[in-house]
This record gives sequence, structure tokens and C-alpha cells, in this order.
Amino acid sequence: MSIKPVRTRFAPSPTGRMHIGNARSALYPFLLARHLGGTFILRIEDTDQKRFELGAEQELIDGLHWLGLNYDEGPDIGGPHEPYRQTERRAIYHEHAWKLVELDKAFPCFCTSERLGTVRQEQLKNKQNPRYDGLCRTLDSDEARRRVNDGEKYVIRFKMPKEGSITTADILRGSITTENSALDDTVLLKSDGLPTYHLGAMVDDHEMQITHVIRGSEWLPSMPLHIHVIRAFGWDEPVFAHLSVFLKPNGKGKMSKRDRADDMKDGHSIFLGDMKELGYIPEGVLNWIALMGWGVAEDDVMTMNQMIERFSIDSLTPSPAAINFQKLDHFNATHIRLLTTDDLAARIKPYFTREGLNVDEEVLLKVVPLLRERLVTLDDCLSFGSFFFKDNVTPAPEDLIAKGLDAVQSAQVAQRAYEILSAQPTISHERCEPPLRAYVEESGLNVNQVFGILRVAVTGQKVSPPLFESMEIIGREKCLLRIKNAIEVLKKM
RNA sequence: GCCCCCAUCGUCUAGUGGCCCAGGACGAAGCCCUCUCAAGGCUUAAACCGGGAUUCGAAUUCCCGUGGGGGCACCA
Repeated sequence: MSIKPVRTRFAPSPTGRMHIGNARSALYPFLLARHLGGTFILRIEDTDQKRFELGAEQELIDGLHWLGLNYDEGPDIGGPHEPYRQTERRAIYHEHAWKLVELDKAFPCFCTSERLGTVRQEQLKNKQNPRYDGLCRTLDSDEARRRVNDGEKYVIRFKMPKEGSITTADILRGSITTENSALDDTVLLKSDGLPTYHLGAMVDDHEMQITHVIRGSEWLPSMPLHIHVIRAFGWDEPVFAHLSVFLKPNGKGKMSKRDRADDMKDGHSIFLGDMKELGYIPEGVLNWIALMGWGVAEDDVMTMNQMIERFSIDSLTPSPAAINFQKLDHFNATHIRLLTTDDLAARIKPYFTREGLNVDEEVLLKVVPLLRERLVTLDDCLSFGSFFFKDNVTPAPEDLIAKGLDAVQSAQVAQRAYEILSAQPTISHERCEPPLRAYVEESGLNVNQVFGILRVAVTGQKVSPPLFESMEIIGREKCLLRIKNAIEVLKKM
């Protein structure tokens, strides 16, 4: 047996926004290809003209790039098996569909959708399984040809054997045997000349020499049909792995796009475009998605290279997984902490500038180490660190009053601190903390009261990065000014 | 209605007949550290869906229930 080079693919249809389900369907084949030194392909399955959405393909491509799931062949970069967009491969499907007719494995069907609808209703009424009643299956082939040539509308259906059974294999679940009598004469080529998934995907996977098909479990029931089609052509069968579906966070029901509104309210979304907006980084998203449906024994935090190194197709899990946004937050925060200072600086800078803040690179580089371990999402940098880039801050007056003190006492504390700090030629962690701690000692107050007042005065907020490191970055002049302002505010209360 | 798949802590999972009074991670609780918030360290609570069968021995194999999910289009 010859070892074929591994080729995998992500074959989405451009019918909507890219969500985490799509991302995972792209991730696993990508990982498999990279792990085995194979090729990863992007193929666009745009044969449904009704559900087609302009811009969806670009969103898919953007999402893949954002995640770093770069493909070796695809519609925008070409490759040895182009085109990679199914609507541009019409002739190929047409030819293959008729090949099957010649082989007596398929037949042209002229039934109208009206008649099919009536038949289906009748079957349902009689509690029978809805399926094609076989009217055109026995049509004389010459007559069928004639009608086709006369321009009559037709589809091509698979001629499912009436008897026997077929055994198919899913690498995660083992073999599954299905009675052919339970299968239908499914449409392979639509009357608009484009293939259904059942023909299009099989033809392309063969032509593009795909060795491992990793796809959603919604395809599991039609796998017998797919194997029938592949065998009818006499082709080799790829390895199949069907991924489980994503469940809603509560575990009840399949994840759906309708939940988006609720998710966005608490800062979460299943759409990649939204996630980027919300401050999630690709490393975190990837790690999160990877672990839903892939069993890794220990050490959950992985970089892309570690994922590639450890991936194997049979460590995928067959059971449905409920999405858990808390875990996403954890992975995102963890990967943010893994970023270098320069990298993180570059990633959070846009959040500040978008707010109209003037970002000094040198200051930013000093701020990043203080922010790093406090960020869950990138946009958290705003609530934690905007004050670094503002000329002045406007704390809420009541926040300036320390616990257990009143406004007058708080003003006195601020005044004393001001004196201590202004006695220093420069403000640094080393210079400021000792004298202020000494003051805390002699005043009989506690550090939370004294440092708390200063924190609010200098940063404008009750929660901030460490006080003295922050003051050092802000600088002597601004710090003193802000404390002075705070004293004024307190005096007016 | 019919067909198919799945089933370990709340969640994601490890586990391929003895190493399991079931391991890790998120989350939760507590403690430590601490100028706030985090991060970090330590600790605790928390699961093999039920019933049969096979076996000296079952989370692990088989059967039946139950629960959950998917599919039955000229959609993918």
C-alpha cells in the first residue's frame, strides 16, 4: 500500500457569518495537515444560490487569516486543482453526473417540485417515510436523453440499490452498517446545473485528492450515500471523521446564531468578527476552540506549535460539547500574559487611539507590564490604563474619601502626601513608598486609606495597576497636579 | 413517525479489563501573598445515567432502558 501525501480541507459554504463552529472545522484539518507535513486546502462550496451571501467568503478568508490557519491552496491563491470555488466547476460536476448515468448508477428525473411535494404529503399522511417514489427511475434511457436534449428541466438522481446494505466507517465511531432500503434516490445534480453537496463534495474531494475528511456530524446520516457515490465511481475512500456539534452554554440544544444578542450583552459572541471586536486574541480563541472536541490529557494551555505537535485525528471526541465562555476568558487572559511586551503594546494601542487618546510609545511600553496580568480581553486596557494617557483625571468626589474618614480628614491625608511627594526630586517607586509608609505608621491610619486616596486622586479610579509604579510612569508633575486637584475637590465637599 | 450518533465532576476532558476509593483544566469555596484589582502558590468540595450480562476482576466489553443530539430538501 502506497502512502499518499496527506491532504485536508476546510469546505465552508458562504452563507453567513463565520462562527466558532466553522473555525473548529477549519482548525482540525489544518492541524492534521501541519502535523503530518501535508497540505491544507480552502474550498468554497457556493452551490446554493438562494442562501449565498455576498461578502461571506471574504469573512471566511479574513477569519482564517486572523486565526493563523493559513491554507496552501484556495480560491484567492490558486493551486494545482483550481478552481477552488464550486460554481466555477460546473462542467466537472455535469460530466461526472452523466458518467454515473452511463454506468447506470444514476438517472435523469423530470419530476416537478409540485409533484414531489404532493407525493411527500401523501407519504406522510400514510405514515410512510418521505422519499422519491421512483417514477423516472424506470424511464427508457433513450427517451430520457431525448427529453433532456429537447431542453426539458431535469435533475440527476442517484440510483440507490433496492437491496443489500453498506458499511461505512467513521474513525471516531467505528463502522456503521445501513440498509440500502433506508436510503433514497437522492438528487446529485440540480436543475440549475449545479451539484448538491452529495455530488459536489465527493467529486472535489476526489479530484483534489483529499485523504482525510473532517466535517460536522450533521453529515453522518448521509455518509452511506457518499460512500455509494464514491464506490460508483470506483474511487478510493478518504478517512472520515465527524465532529460533534456545539451545544448552548447550558448544554440544552444546539448552538445557534440566534443566541448572539444575549451573548453580546455579557461580552461574548460565537462570531469571530465579534470576538475580535470584543478584545479576544486569536491565540486564546484557538486554544479554546481546540479543546472542545479534542481530548488532551494535561497542560491545557497550548500555542499553535504545541497544538500541531500534539494533534492526532483519533484523539478527537465524538460527544457533543457545551460552549463555555468562562473558559474562553481564561484562555484569552492566559495567552495575553504569554505575549511579549512589544507584541501586547502593538495590540492594545489601537484601543487607546480609538478613544482619542494620544499614545506615547515609550509610555506605552512601560504601561504594558503593569497591565498584562490584569487583562482578560484586550479592551480591558481601557478601564485599567486610560489614565496614563490623559492630561488630567476627574475622580468621583465620593471615591476620594477613604473608608473610616470624612472629606476633611481625607483632604488632610492628601495634603500630607502631597508634601511628602513634592519633597522628592523625582517620583519613583523606590523614593515614594518608604516615606509614605512611614507616614502611614505615624498617622495611625492604614495603608488602604492613604494609598487608596492617592490611587483615586492620581488614577481617577478605585481599581488600578500598582500605585507607585503607576505614579512613576505618570511623572512627578502630573501626579502632584492631580493630587492638588483632588485636595480642592475634597475641600469643596 | 422513521433512521443514525452520543453518554465520566456544573462545563471541557484523561481513562482502551486490574496502575482508578477515577487524573487534569475552567468555574466554585478557603487559605497564603498583597497598596486596590489581578497574577501566583497551597488546599477543599465536585463525576463513571439506570438495569442486566461476560469476567477472578468493568468507567473500560455486550444487551436493554433512559436522557441528549443529529438527520430524513433540486441547503450545505
